[in-house]
Order: sequence, then C-alpha cells, then structure tokens
Amino acid sequence: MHLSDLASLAVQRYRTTPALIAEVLREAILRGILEGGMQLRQDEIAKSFGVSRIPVREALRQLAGEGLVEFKPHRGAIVSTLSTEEIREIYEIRIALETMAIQLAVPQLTEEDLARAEQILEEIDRETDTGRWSELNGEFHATLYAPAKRPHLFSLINTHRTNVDRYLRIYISVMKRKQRSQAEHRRILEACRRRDTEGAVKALEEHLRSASEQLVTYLEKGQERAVKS
Amino acid sequence: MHLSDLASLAVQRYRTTPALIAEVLREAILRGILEGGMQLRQDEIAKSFGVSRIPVREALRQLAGEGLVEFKPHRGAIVSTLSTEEIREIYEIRIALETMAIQLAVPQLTEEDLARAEQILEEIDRETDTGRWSELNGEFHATLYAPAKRPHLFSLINTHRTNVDRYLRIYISVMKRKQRSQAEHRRILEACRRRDTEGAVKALEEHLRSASEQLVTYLEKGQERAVKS
DNA sequence: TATTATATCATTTTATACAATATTCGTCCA
DNA sequence: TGGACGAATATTGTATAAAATGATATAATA
Repeated sequence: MHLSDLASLAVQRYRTTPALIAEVLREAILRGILEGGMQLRQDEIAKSFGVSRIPVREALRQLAGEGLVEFKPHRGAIVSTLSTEEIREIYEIRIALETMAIQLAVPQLTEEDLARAEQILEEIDRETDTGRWSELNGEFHATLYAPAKRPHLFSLINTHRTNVDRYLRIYISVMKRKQRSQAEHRRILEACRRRDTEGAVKALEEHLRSASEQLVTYLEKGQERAVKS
Repeated sequence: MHLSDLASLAVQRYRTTPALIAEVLREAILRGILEGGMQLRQDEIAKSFGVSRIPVREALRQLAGEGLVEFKPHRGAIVSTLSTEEIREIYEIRIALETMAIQLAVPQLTEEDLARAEQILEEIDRETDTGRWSELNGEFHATLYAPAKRPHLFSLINTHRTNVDRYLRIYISVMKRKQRSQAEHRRILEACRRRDTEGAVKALEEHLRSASEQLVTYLEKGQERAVKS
C-alpha cells in the first residue's frame, strides 16, 4: 500500500460527518435504494450512522441544495422526484452547459486525454453493472471536458447529471440504451480526435438529446401503464 | 383583500428560521455589509437573531450550497470570494443559461410582458439607489425570461446572478455603467418587440459580456493599485 | 352520518450542554 | 532575537433534552 492510499483514506475519514452522510445518502438515492417521494426520517438515519440528528440535518440540507431532497417545514425531508417535464428541463440545461464545456475543451485536448477517453470507452464496453457503467459514463464525459478548466461549470454539470442519472439508470438497466450510447460516445470522441469542435458539440448535443427523449418516452409509457392498472 | 393575500403573508412570515437567517445574510453579502473573506461567527449571528447556533448553521449550509459562503472544517464559515477568473467563468455560465432562457421566451412574450419590461426600464432610469437598481435590473431580465417557463433554469440563473452581483454593485456605484447598461437593455427589448429571437440572444450576450469585461477590468485595476500600495 | 373539536402520539425543530478542534499568547530555550 | 512548545482561550461540531408542530385517532355535536 502506498502513502497516497493512506492519505486518501485519511481525507475520506476526515471530511466532516455531514459530508460523509450526504455522500452515502446521495449514492443511495442514485442507486434507487432511496426512491423518489420516500420520507427520510432523521432519527432513523442518525441511528444507522451512530450519530445524533444534527449532522444528519446538515447532510440533508446539503442534498437539498443539490436538488436531491426536498425540505417541507416541520414535515422533514423527502427524496425529490422529477416529473418528465423537469427531466426534459434538466437535460436542456445539461446540453447548454456541456456543449459549452466541450467547445472550450476540444482545442486543448492532448493525446493522453484522447487515449484516456478511448480507454474508458473500452471499459464501458466490458462493464455489466449499471452503477459502475454510469460512473464510467460520467468519467468519459469529464475527461473530455477537463481541459476547459472551468471548476464551477464542472460542478454544475455534475449536479445536474446526478439529478437525472437515477432515472436514466432505471431505464438503462431495462432497455437497450447501452449500445446506442456507446456509438454516440465514439462519434463524440472521433470529432474530438479530428479537433472538430463544431462536430463534437453537435455529436454531444445529439447524444444528450437522444438520452433525454428515450428516457422521457420510457417514463411516460410507464406512467400510462401505472394509470391503466 | 382576499384570503390568498393573507395566506401568502402568513407563508412569508412562516418560512423556517434558517430560511429567514439565510435571506438576511444573503442580502448582507449582496450589499457588501459582509465582505468577501469575512469570518461568520455562529455565536455572533445567533445572538443578533436571538436564536441558538443550530438554525444559524443550517442557514450557513444553505448559503454554502448557493456559493455565497465557504465551510472550512472546524474553522467555520467565511464569505466566499471570487477571483476575476471565477467571475469570468460565472458570466460565461450566465450567458449560456440566459441566452437559452430568452431564446425560449421570445416567441411566447405577450404585449403585457413587453409593457412590463418597458415600465421597469423607466423605473431603472429614475432609480439612484444601487441596491434597488440591481433588484430592478434582475426583474427586467426575469420578465423577459419568464414565458420560457423553466423553473430550474430560473433558479440557476438567479443563483449565479447573485454571486457576481455583489461585485457588480461595487463597480456600478463607482463607474458610469448605468447608462451603457440601460442602452443595452433597450436593444434587448427592441429585439424582443420585433420577435427577433436571434437578435435578442445576440443583444443579451453582448450585454452580459460587456458587463463581465468592464467588471473584470475594473477589479484587475483595483488589484494593481492594491499591489502597488 | 358528516363534520368539528379534542387528545394523543410521532416527528421535526431548537436550545442547552458538552466534546473536539483550532487559535492565541506566553514561556522557554537555542 | 526568534522559533518551538504548551497551556489557556475561543470557536466549531455534536449529543441530549425540551419545545413546537403536524398527524392520527377518538369523542362530541349538528
């Protein structure tokens, strides 16, 4: 074991209790363990972490800021839900932000960046677990955006990705989204290789738009089924 | 007076203590009463509101989510500062978000919307107080975006506007930004009147870009002065 | 029976008290 | 003199307890 491993462990341990709790809850929401609309009982969470309710409340506040939970005065927090309308809106925002990121990044991309992106794509091809698949997906995008060097932009992109990802994960695991997604990823990467900024922007926009449309269509069909039964 | 008026009043009064504290602190940061880098002592704030530190901490967490304060573990919260680099970045993000908003809104704008926008511009002309000036400024933009009906987008725009506004306010009160800003506003409104979406987007982008550039130039000059002395 | 009032319980919210961590300031020693 | 060490102090972070609020069930009334 290297020193850096110990260091990262220490950092992980260090981060305040609320941050730790927030991270765990975020992951749980993302994985669908905590479903939309579900009540988040403070003392229940507190017990499971072996702490009092105060750090739990602060964690919930942070998640509220990220849009993953909603606070109702004196009624506590619930896992937020997104209507299909809202999912569409979040994707529109993502398109605006991420096309900006890639536009700034393409001229700065190094060969190493491109190789790393290719490598991630190959990993994605081999991956079967949806959670890990989604993570790698994010890494691929992040790799292509990174040279833009826009920390605030990246953080915004991340928050919004997280918000729709929990819905996308349901869809991905059910339907045949993976192949199409990978084909689109390769089109984006190809454009980046050619230093074709315009093309990369276009390909990325289409990628996000197709994800949005497929997801919304899928969810709306599900709603119809729910109404019928 | 209708029942709904009373209800909305009650709701305003009701809002949780942390929300109230957050609002006051936000306004204080915006007005420059709390300057960037300033330590926010929980005890002090708690005393001035006549509450314990717990609602104060939750208010600070909310503001941290909005980017107005920064939490350092065991060292409390400080009012965040933005480097000129970061200000540039926030403005880039605003351009992406707000051009999207106006693009969606222009086709939906009613005559009432346009009249309301014009009315706000006239109010701005008469206004001398910088704080109120800035508020009206926001209202003008919001009026033109509103028909887009994108609540998440609006909230994002608002957060980012708030973040750079405290710097813009300093600049505005010192320099002759007001006339230029109003001229640009009128160009935007004219394009909206002509239902010239493209033109409105262009005018808005130029408006934000000029604000960003002027502001950054001003701040960098200030830094030079600070270094020299 | 339907509606309102009341009481009970669960839960959130806040205050107080304590623990952990940073900061300050004085002391010591090279 | 100046830097290192270590109490003393200030401040943050968390646990516990009390207060406030909302939900639920039951009784009272029209």
